[in-house]
Amino acid sequence: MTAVPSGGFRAPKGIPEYVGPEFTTVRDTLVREADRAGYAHIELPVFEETALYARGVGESTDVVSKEMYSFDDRGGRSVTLRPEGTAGVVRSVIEHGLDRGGLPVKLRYAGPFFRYERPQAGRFRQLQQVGVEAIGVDDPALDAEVLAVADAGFRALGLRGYRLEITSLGDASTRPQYRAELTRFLEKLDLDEATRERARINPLRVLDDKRPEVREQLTDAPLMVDHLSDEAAAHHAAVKRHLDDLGVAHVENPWMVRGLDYYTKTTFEFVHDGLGSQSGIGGGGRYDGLMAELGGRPLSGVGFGIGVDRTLLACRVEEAGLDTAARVEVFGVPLGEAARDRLVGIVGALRRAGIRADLAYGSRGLKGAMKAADRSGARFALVLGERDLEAGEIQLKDLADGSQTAIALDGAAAAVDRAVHGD
RNA sequence: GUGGGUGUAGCUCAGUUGGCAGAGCACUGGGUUGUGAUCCCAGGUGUCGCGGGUUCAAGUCCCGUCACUCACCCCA
Repeated sequence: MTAVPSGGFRAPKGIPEYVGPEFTTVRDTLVREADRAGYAHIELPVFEETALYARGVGESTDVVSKEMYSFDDRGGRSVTLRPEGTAGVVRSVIEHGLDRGGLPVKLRYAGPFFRYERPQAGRFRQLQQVGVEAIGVDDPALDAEVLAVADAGFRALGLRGYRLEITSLGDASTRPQYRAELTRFLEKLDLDEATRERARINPLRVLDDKRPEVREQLTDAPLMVDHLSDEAAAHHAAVKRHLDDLGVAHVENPWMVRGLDYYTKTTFEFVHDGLGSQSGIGGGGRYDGLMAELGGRPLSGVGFGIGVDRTLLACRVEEAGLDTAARVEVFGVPLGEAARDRLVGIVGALRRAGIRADLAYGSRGLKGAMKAADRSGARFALVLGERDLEAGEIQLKDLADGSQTAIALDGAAAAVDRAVHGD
C-alpha cells in the first residue's frame, strides 16, 4: 500500500472505499432482482443492543464471541455495530408487528456490516451486503424463490463462474441425535487442540475444515442429510425440485455448514472459484427458531446475504457487469470568458432537461478542454468561441465520429436534446 | 488470533558486490493562440513506510515497529 506522510490520515484498517460507479452498479443490480420479486425496502439501525446478536446469532459463533464491534454508549448501554442483517430484520418485524399482516413478510436491505476480523482478499471489517428475508411461511417454494433472486442478481451482472451449493441442516426433531453421533465420530479422530475445541462448541463446524489432513478423516463422517426427519427431507427434496423448475443450477454439498447458529433445514452458499480463499459471494438459509428466540411468534423465515464487495471482485475477475457508463452525455468546451459564461447557462438548461452535462472549468486551452471532453465519456462536445458568439452559433461535435455541425445559439439546449436522443 | 510475503513518484514496478533517485503509464503545457482519442517535444512533486543500528557512505545490510498482502481460522 502507499506510504502516508507522517501526520496523514488514512481510513481505518480493513475498511474499503469505493470510487466511481462500479460499487453502486453491483449493489443496485442485486437489489433490483429482490424488488422484482416483491421484497420491500427496510432501512435498519447500523447498531443494536448487544444482546440481540448474542441471542439471535448465537453465543457459540465466532461472529459473536470474537468479532463484534461492541461498546458502551454514553448511557452505559452495550451496543454493537451490526455484524449481519437477519437478527435486526427479525427484531424489527417483531417490534412493529409486521407479521400480523399478510404472510410472508418480504423485506430486502442493503448497507454496511461490521466484523472485527483480520483483513484479507475479500474480507473486510466493514463489509457491504444486500440481503432479503421472507418471514412467516414455511414453504419450500419460498426457499427456492430466495435462491432464485440471488441467482438472478449474479446473472444480471453477467457472472457465470459461480455455483450454488445447497444442503439441509435438518430441524429440531433430529438434529440433537445427529449431533451426538457426529461428536462420537469426531472424538475418535486425530485432531489438534484448536479443532477439538471447535468440535466441543459446535461439531458441525468441523465438517467444512479446508485442511486436506482433516478432510481425509471426514470422508466417512455421518452427514446431516442422512439423518433428516421425514418432514425436513421432504422439504429439502421440494426445494431442489423447485430450483430445477426455475432453472437455477445447484449442487448438493452435505459437508457445508453455516457459522450462524440460527439456520435450520435449507442452507446454501454461492461459491466463486476466482476469488482465492474468501470464495463465498453469498449465503443463507432457513431459520425456524429465530423469531421465537427473539420474543416473537414461532414463525419460520428464509433469507440470504450477498457480499457486495466479493461480488464486485468476482465481476472484476470475470470482467463482467461493469461497463463503465459515461459520466456525462454532453461536455462544454468554452474559448474565453464570454463563451464560458454563456455555456454555463446552456449546461444548466441541459441538466434541467434531464441530460447529464459538464463543462471545462478553469482557464484550460482548447486542446486541454477537448481532452477533458474526451475523458468525460460524453458523446457530444459543445464548442463555443468568440467567432461563434458573433455568428450566433455553437458547434456541436460528435466525439464518436468527429463530425461537427453549427447550430443556433438560441434554443441550443433543445437542439442538443434532440441530438442526444437521436434526432 | 496463528503463519508466510511485500513496503521506492498518483498507478505498476526496476534499482547490480552498499557509491548521484529511475522507467513505463497517468497528469500538465507546447508542437497546432478553433478541436479530443494517434504522433513528437518539454515538465516532477519521492521524509525510498516509520524509528534505531552498522558503515567514510544505506533504497540496498541488521534490529524493532507500523501498514499492506496471502494463507489458516471465520464468513459475505
